[in-house]
Amino acid sequence: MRLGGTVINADSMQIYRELEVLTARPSPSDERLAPHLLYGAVSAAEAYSVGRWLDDVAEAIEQARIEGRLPILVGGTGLYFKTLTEGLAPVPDIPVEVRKHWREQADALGGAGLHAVLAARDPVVAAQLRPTDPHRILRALEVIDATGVSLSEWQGGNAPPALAAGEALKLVIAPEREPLYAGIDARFDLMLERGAMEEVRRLLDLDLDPGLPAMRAHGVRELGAYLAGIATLDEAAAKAKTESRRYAKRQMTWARRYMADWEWFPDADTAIAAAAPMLATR
RNA sequence: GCCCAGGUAGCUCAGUUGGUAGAGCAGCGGACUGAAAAUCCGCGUGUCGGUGGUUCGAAUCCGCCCCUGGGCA
Repeated sequence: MRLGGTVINADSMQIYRELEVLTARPSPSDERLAPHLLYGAVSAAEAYSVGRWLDDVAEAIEQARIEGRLPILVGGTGLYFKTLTEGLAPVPDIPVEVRKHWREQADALGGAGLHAVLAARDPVVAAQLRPTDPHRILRALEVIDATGVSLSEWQGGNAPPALAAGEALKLVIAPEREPLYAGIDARFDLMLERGAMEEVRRLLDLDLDPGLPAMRAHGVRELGAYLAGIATLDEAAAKAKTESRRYAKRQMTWARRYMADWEWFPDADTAIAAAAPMLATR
């Protein structure tokens, strides 16, 4: 490849081995053009996380450098990029039993009930969270429970970042809304042609916990509904496309907020064309 | 051609005895620190098919016309 780079994944879903078509992961032919790291590297049975990615990505960047290749981080997960240059709160790993316990409590108590429990254990964080936000309430609960320290204290100071912000050339690819959505729709149809349905069938056959992150990938639930006979293919495809569009919209909101000082481009080609000379001078 | 039923937001529909209209979904904006393709918050975007009429006032009542379903021919 022209830049002599190693492509490193910064996408929370392309990490899962079982999700190739549905996450539009780089194809084997893409991978022949340049080394790719952290794609399909983890089983869908695992709950991957920002924290694990930060460890993995530091190693991947190091590996690329040792080989004299330019690390090129590509992905759609804004939080990953943010923690890469800003660091992450040094919360220790939470034992799986603790996480499991609170997830079961969530099912038993409901959002409001869970929030009440948090209010008793960690009033500071509880006051910052809505009872309707189970995801964050769960995190706060498992942290206070496992570490005895409030999440708000942990988040008061980050571990040093893996990458200094000024060290990287930062590019955002942000197409106009209309072509972006049209592209998402067309891409999903292509995924179906390329075996997305079979991929979902194989994933579901693994009989994994539906709460696992890989099971939340766009299209899994929707195509699963078709396979279960409770939705037509048209309905399933329309719903999956909608989910992707809504996600793309949230990515845009994230980028406006956290990537305002990055260089923005309407498409990948323009971004690469602009990046090449800038990299040559480094 | 006749008889029904409908035409209200981008879509599906609600709209009480007439007081210029509201839900869900979509869409738009925002938040975001270990499941982030997650999770959460906010916002109604409208010649109420058209046109006459009744009325202080019509999405609501009446006439005619147009369109869409269904039925009878």
